[in-house]
Amino acid sequence: MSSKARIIFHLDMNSFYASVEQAHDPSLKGKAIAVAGDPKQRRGILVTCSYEARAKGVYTTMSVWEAKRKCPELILLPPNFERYRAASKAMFDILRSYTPLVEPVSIDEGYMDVSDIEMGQDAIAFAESIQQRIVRELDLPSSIGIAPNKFLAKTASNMKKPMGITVLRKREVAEKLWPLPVIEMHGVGESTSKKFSEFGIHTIGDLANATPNILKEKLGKIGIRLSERANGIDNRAVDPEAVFDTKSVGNSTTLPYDVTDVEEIEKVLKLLSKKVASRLDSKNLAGRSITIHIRDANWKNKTRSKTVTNRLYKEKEIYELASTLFHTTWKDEPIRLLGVTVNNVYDKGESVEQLSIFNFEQHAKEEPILKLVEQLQTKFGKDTIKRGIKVKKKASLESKTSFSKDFLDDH
DNA sequence: TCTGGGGTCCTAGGACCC
DNA sequence: TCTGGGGTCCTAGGACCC
Repeated sequence: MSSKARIIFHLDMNSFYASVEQAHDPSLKGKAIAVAGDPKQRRGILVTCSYEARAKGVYTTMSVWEAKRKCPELILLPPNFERYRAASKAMFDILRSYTPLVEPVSIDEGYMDVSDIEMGQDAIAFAESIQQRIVRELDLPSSIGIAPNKFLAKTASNMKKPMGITVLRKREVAEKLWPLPVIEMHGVGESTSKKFSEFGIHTIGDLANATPNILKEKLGKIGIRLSERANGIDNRAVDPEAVFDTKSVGNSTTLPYDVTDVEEIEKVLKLLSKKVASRLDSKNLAGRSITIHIRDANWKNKTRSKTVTNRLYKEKEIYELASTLFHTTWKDEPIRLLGVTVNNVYDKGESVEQLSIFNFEQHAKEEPILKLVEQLQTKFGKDTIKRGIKVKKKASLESKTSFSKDFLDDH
């Protein structure tokens, strides 16, 4: 299986939100600026900051209070997500003008598979022309990593900022990656690196040369995967469709102070449910389950979830479930954060027919089906009728699958 | 330095089925 | 009455990323 080596670009916008603000208001250029939440709402952390601010020891996730202390002239801006989304779309449109094989990863970064592009020049010059075009048309800086796979491209784009272009070949992995501390690796955080150090893995090289069986035993699937990456192996394809594959939609908020008042909590749950419902609606999504998230004053997190038979997208239903879940677990402790998420979401589609089948259990509660169910249960036992319902549910899912397949074929 | 808000993926145990 | 192994779904929690 010796297919042609791939050429993958990873493009990463440099301090994206801050750069968008500077492009929007050029008088901010060359100054220490940061985008941050409202400090009075105790959401005072920096979301991004300019390189000028970084030079003063300011960094992302630092509290506003601390940042101001380090850099008194720091200009603070409230986030303007609409502006960032617009800039992001324009950036991805530029990337897609070269190839449809563009996979957005987040608002400010994405992969391109450029293996089949006739560059008429080398890959570095090609990357440079993309980078320059983003500067010319959007006035925004970026870094590009060039490599034979996603992991190496991502690692490469991180090596030179701002406005870097870095090639990372597989044969350079031992020389350039292995000496680095293992926590530098994408996918390794504080917790995993601590675990690693317990059995003598400190550098990426240590990881690359560790026995796979031991990694599997200590870290499961993740251990194996990280070991492959440390050896420069990553076969994941660039998937332009991945971005449409939403799995959950949620909203959460840190409260202005730790709350114990039920009415206040209900108000927040209602507001969060409303936001979630409206976002589901704008994406035409519905979900099968709901999760609430509670964080107490000591940062202890609790989640409670429930899977339901009917499709979940209405504000009222989301709120009622959220509220019920909340009260099954809350014991009067002060609350710092509340969150509501709808999971297992899928495209709502349009078929009314499917809805009625999917809601079979719901309908079964009503007359006269209830009577029928009771009769069948006394006759054949509880399990029989349960199984009957399950078969029906499966059938509806299959018809849903074939529906979406046809839909794809037609377009 | 007391630490936002949006997500994804993985694990582990229990229920239930075949 | 005691016994097995494989599979899926659900729930709670944790790690990680931007």
